[in-house]
Amino acid sequence: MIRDKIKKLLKEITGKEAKVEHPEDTRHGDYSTNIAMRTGLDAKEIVKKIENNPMFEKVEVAPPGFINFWIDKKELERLFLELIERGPKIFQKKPEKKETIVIEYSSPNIAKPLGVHHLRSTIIGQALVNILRFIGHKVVSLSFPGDWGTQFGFLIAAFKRWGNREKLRRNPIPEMLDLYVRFSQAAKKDPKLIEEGREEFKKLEEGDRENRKIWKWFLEESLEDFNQVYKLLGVKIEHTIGESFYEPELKPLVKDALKRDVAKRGRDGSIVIQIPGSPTPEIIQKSDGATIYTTRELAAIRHRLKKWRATKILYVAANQQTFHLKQVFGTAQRLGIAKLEQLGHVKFGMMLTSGGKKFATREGRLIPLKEVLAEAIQRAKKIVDELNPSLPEELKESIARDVGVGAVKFFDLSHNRLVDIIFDWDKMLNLKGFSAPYIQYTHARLSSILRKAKFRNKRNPRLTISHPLEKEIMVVVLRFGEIVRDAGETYFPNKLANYLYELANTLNVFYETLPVLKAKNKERESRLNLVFGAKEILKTGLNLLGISAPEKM
RNA sequence: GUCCCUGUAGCUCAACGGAUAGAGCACAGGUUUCCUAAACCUGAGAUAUAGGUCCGAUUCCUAUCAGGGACACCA
Repeated sequence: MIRDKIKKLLKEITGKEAKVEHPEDTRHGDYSTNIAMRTGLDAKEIVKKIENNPMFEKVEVAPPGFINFWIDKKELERLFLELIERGPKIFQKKPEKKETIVIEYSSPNIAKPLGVHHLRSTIIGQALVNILRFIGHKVVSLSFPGDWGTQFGFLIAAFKRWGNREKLRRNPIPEMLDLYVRFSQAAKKDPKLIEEGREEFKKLEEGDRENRKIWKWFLEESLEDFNQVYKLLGVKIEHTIGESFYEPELKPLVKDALKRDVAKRGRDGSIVIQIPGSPTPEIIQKSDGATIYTTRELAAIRHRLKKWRATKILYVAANQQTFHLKQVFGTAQRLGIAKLEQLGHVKFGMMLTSGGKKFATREGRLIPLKEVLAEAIQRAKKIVDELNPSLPEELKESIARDVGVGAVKFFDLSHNRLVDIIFDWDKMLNLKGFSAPYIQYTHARLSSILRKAKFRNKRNPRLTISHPLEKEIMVVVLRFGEIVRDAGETYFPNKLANYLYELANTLNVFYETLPVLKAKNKERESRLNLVFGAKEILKTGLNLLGISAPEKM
């Protein structure tokens, strides 16, 4: 795209890799570079070699040494026409190095509802899946639910003590959660319960029929519940492979590690691995002989790399997991399962309660995602009813779903993923300003204009710039490719979210200022084409974030 | 104690080592005989502190302070 062309040009002239950016202030051109200041080269000399290039309308040196580029109108028109004719796929350039990336995200725990604290991994993960695919990588989307481990012993013990089959059948998730919470609280007073729980897990691992049956039942109910939420969220996870899947591989894995002398048996019977560069060894088998989460993760890494011939595995997981994942990665390397550079942690900050506290199941401060989405949809519905009462009920409901769910997702995706975000109903369900509905609304307005014009994407579209705002839109729209690439390469979907807002904002000013349908001849045709191209980009961008773009709202 | 993330306007957040630090919400005011006012325009308002590196620091480094999190038989 344009930025790449400028980079290439500068490389030819200076022999150096240039940083080319789009300045916020339009007076500094469409693109600019600081290469002269960084390399100590003479900016004027560089400009001399570029200024006659037909790609630019103007190239100037600005103090303290920036080189600013104004793209030629003809060049913009040409590129924009290409977008109109061939669609957003013109931005899908082949990556320099094509990767096969397994992305693990969402990964909820069985027997608990999907809560708002799962939102981040699910939403960010899905957005990254979409974006990385768009920029040309092969992506395998995967969830690794917590369907195994001592917690299941606790749950089974609780079920055997207090469980009621009928109640659980009617209302599975809340009942399971209730059992879990009750058990944790009781165990605080009576530590013997912990022992009982461990015992039940041990039995489960050894294949006890009753425990297996209970486990399987809980598992199925949970997955069913997750799928409902995923469907509503528009999240498509190709593979759900839980921890339990790796159970048969664990003992051999441990045995092999011992045989190769990578792992050592401690005096208490636990089996540990020393990690180079880490003071903390990693346990891969507990002293009671039971396996542990880490072991299952190691088996999972091995399996994924082999099954999909993956070059990389990304974990979209909270910042809290940093230490743990670092340990797992180190262990995997030590065992020769994977290279360190193949394993990446895409970390994100926490979702905190309005009091700045952590969401935790045990204290019962958990807000089910279902409730959040239901509330969002309801709020959106109220607004559609007010603003567009004449639309058919079914359409209004569908708009409310797109807008409500979109708002929740955008709230998350518009944040730099590293910061902690405070859960706030009003902010999260914001339906105006810097939000999904604002962008969706812009898309709907553009759609409406095209509808009224009976616009059809013709074979030889024509386009002439006659107003600065038109040029601005073209420059912004044509930046789409580089933005998506940046967002994908750095794993920061908020870069795309910010961009879409900027584009929508520019478009709002455009159609407030310039008539489209009432414009004459060439101008009308140009503007319709402009609207069409911009609409395609808004839609594509929203979809990459996993947000729908309704035609009307 | 060690390690990870964060500290920007009243609130919630942007900013790729660059140019006059951008938005949204809230607040004050304005725009509708004109393609959807979920919009547009105007106004006021901010880089935790102290050093350092650099032509240039919100950004990098060091220290301090503040918030969140993690530190082997939970996941």
